[in-house]
Amino acid sequence: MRRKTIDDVAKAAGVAIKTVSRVLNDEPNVKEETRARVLAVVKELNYHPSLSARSLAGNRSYLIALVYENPSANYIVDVQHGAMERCREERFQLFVHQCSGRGEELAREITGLVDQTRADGMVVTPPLSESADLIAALDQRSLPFVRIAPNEKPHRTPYADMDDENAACEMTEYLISLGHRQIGFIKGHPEHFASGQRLKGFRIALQRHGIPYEPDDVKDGLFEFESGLEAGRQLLTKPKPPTAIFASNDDMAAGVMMAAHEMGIEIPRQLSVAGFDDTYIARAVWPQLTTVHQPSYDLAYSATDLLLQMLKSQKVPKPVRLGYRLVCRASTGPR
Amino acid sequence: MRRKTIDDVAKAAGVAIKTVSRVLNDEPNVKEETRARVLAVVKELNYHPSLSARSLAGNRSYLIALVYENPSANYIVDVQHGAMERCREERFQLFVHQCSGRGEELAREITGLVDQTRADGMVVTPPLSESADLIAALDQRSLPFVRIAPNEKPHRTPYADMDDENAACEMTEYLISLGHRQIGFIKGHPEHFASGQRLKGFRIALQRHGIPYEPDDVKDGLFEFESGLEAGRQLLTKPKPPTAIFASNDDMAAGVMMAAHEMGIEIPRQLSVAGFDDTYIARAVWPQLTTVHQPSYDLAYSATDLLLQMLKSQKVPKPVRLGYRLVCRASTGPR
DNA sequence: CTGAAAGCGCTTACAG
DNA sequence: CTGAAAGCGCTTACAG
Repeated sequence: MRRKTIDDVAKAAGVAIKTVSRVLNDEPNVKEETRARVLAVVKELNYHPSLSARSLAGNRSYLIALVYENPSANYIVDVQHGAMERCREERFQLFVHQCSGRGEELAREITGLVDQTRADGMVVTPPLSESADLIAALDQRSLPFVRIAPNEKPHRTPYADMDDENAACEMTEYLISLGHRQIGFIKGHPEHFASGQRLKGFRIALQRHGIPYEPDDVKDGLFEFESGLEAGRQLLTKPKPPTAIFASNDDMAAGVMMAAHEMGIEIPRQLSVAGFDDTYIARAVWPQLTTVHQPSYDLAYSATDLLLQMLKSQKVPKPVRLGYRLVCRASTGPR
Repeated sequence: MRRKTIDDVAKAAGVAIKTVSRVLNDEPNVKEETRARVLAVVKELNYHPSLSARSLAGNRSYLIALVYENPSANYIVDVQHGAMERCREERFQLFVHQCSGRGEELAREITGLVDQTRADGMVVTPPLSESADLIAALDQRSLPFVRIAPNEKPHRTPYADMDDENAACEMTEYLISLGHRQIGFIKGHPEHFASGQRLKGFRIALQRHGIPYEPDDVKDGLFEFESGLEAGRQLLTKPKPPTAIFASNDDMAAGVMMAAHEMGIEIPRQLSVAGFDDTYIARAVWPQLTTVHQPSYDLAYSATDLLLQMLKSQKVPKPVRLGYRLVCRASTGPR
């Protein structure tokens, strides 16, 4: 069975193909009656326009690329689904790409991707959204793109983010409200912008409550389970260990919990542990983790929405900031 | 800067566009010298053929759809990357789609997807690969597709899978070799084919070693953390609880571990726990989980390879069975 | 408000 | 081994 074409629809509706095209693309200047007739025929024939033909004739691909680099599976799946959903609503296609290179090689990789797919736009996730090389390459191609949680805010492109600093501050204040006065902190990956923000929020909360900042209670981390385990061991073997530990993400918080289990330290009776992100693992550790809910799905949905707005109007929409919320579970308790 | 077209290449190489096309598509009947010259020009001009034009003229989309339904993020990300990698090698594009419907609605959803994207083929992951409605719909469209870990083997299409039964049998024998004689088992989702296979392997191992099958030590599960927690609580509060528990996947094994932690049961001293899949969580629980490594990436890579073979040769390649391996970590020990 | 013509950048079918 | 012509199914640019 041959696929229906725009000609079939035009013939059946008794109009020119240009009119069908107008209806399908929501263009003005079609009599309401004509529009209804065409739409009826489209439905009856189960007609779907050919993406290839539209792309070729219209000189655009109706394709959006989502690029990322090795973040956690739980995070990226949420992001994918948020972006997909928004694309689907607009009959755009989403194409996901995991980057492998770094620096200039990364720029080449992305450039090649754009050349081959002819994507109309790109959604860039952290930490790629902080790569100067990548941003420069996209700028040079003048490809419309949008960033999720970027570091440098001012730019010709919009972005979607959340307030990492305030979120970390609130979580710290929650721990303080439980009576904790010596709180350990595990930093995120040094190349991620959010890492600095979260540390800043932590420090602000301490300062606000007159608690001195103790550098020895702050350890480096890489956003990965192992680094949390290692940092947790360091903190918990100190002569005077903290009574609470706030890790910059859930994976590292899970590592801290393992370190505590190893040493027979009870959570939350002897130690409170808090994370950040509210990914799947937060509910799959014992006890379940107190954490900050990061709206990954919504961030991606909103970012994709901004991109589609740009593509449609040629204007640059305003950036979007989304809310977070503290999720208090069983890993934290009174001192 | 205008994009390079096949005409630019043809002109620069002093040949007809048809010759350029032959070279780019690896068609025969081109003098080696001509081929080299064309290739040089392609490189020099940084020419990339337009997917839209190829698709429109060739009546194919060079697009493969990967469909799945809500499996764990860690699993699906591995699968995505395996399929992507193989597609990239062949200059095909991968388009991922998360299904939401079930039964006939699912069939409609997929049919609509195929109509809109014009995908040349489809990679179907479990449990969708077991949906009779879906398979029937694809058959009706005569769309080439390939299944990962399907239940019904004989079909016009090939598949890639692993030996779940033997893997589960081996893991059970490992527990037996540690001295365990009363082993609890948590079943997977009843609608997943692999669930039955894993239970079967468990039973075979018991039988082989003369251990009676005790229905009361076998609990239902849904492949989710919560169901593992619940089943674990049931098993561990029995008057005579098992000394080892084998959960049909890692998420449920993590649930069992939480149940044990709740009750102050030490792992592996008082209880051994084993999982299945070797996803990220297996290394993020304490103690780290003994499990079966399922080659998700390779399964997807191989399945996609089979599909591409089909598309090229119009023949149906043989199914592929991949190996697994036991990963012995710290959650299991001698009785 | 509507339509006829040209053309997007390739592949197919055919000729030599 | 190579090429000239037609055509894939749409949109753009223009005319009325």
